[in-house]
Amino acid sequence: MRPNDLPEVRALPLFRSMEPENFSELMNAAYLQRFPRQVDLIFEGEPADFLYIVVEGCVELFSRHAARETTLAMVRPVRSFILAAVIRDAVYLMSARTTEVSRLLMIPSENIRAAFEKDAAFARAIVTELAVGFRTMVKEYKALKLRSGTERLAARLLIQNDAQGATGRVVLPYDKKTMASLLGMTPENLSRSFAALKKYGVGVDGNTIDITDIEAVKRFCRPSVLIDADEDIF
Amino acid sequence: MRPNDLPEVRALPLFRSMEPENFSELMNAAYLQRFPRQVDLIFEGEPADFLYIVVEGCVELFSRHAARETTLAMVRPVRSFILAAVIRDAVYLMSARTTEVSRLLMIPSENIRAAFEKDAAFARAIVTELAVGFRTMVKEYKALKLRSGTERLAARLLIQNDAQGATGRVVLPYDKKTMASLLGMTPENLSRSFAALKKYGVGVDGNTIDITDIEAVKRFCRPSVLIDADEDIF
DNA sequence: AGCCGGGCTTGATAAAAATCAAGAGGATCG
DNA sequence: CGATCCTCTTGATTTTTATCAAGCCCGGCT
Repeated sequence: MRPNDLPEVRALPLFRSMEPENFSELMNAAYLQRFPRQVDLIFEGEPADFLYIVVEGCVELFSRHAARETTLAMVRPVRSFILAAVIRDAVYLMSARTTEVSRLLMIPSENIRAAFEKDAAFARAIVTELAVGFRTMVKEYKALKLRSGTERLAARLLIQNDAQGATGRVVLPYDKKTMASLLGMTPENLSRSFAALKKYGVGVDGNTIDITDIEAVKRFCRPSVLIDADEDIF
Repeated sequence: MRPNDLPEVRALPLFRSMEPENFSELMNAAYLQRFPRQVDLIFEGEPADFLYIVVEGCVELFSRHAARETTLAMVRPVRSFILAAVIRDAVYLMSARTTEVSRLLMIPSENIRAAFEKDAAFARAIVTELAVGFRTMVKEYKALKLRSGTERLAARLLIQNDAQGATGRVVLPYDKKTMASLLGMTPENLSRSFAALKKYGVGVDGNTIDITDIEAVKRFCRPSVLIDADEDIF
């Protein structure tokens, strides 16, 4: 583990308020590993041996069932994934693979659970992380049940627009195939959804999107903090 | 609060291992209240003032967005709901209403959070509850993205069958309108889905369902512990 | 340069789901 | 008892989404 990565991991909400000695202990048990792109990290159904933290790169969480596959989430630095499986000492519910060259911190599950028992501040942080994760999941679920594909796309564009400075110009963070799967549609329909948003002032050029009439897009997809807002983890 | 309800609440995984004095303190701050059926309990968007526990009856968690409404979960005794909002001191993401005459235990959020700080066993129980909730949500989300409506119905029938003693005869726990909303489809399509399952040996008579060929239904919907299994909370 | 191959789009068609409409059967209530 | 409401089902139709097929464009490679 490079010394300059440590502060970043330490700064994570999950670890920030841990006792220093407990944190070092955890880090001593951890591995920092480099992975090429498109490497399968975990398979759903396997026991949760490690908690993963994306230090650099990007990880896709996905699931397969009967010849179908869907992307459940994309994880960017610096965030952890599959905490719930580790805590429960259960089987992973999602598979994971890198989509770029990535560096991942892997902390053995037993060490996480031991630290959880020992360190009250860490336990609190885990509670927060899980509550946030749960609420994020509820929002995704609501979006899928309450909005059409095109509406989900529009809402996501508005979120990205805010995240990227509200300039009206958005650069898509993933390729369109991944976007489509994340939004619960086929790549073909993502194209058609973009085409359908043209009449609300949405222009597409490669992976940069221009939104000329934010209000029109809002009227179309009716963004709501009860579906769209990111949970503030702090 | 009736004295004979207390042991049941105390037996909940959430409260089971709490310190006795912390538990009594929590219960002293709590209200046990009777509600008629079809009473709105909470609205999504409101601050989370109480943690609710269904002592008797049944509560529907649902959400509305732009003229659409969907059922997110049904809560039966004895279980809590909206823990994540309470923990995060945030706004409810789901609305709730009784579907039967119900008795609900309402514990003020501040007391929950105070007990969480004070009682390590309670904190651990909350972590488990949240992790279970998260994983349950992930499964619902996966089911919606990876299966067709008819497949979701078939899978749910198999779960109910197991829960009701694996006799091949299932009594639906809710009316079909609610089942449809829970499964993410219209009541009309639920009817048609039942009709479509006839060729796999599924017979419908009112709210009792007979499954003559379990294996055929399994071949059709491919049940999986990674989507269908209930999380064991113990 | 020429030749793939992948990512994306577009069109045609099929499948899945929603909507609209009507009616049967049951429960409730005056 | 009849009137009415509600749930559920079924049929017809529309809308939405997926699938199949083809082609474009661009980047990488030989």
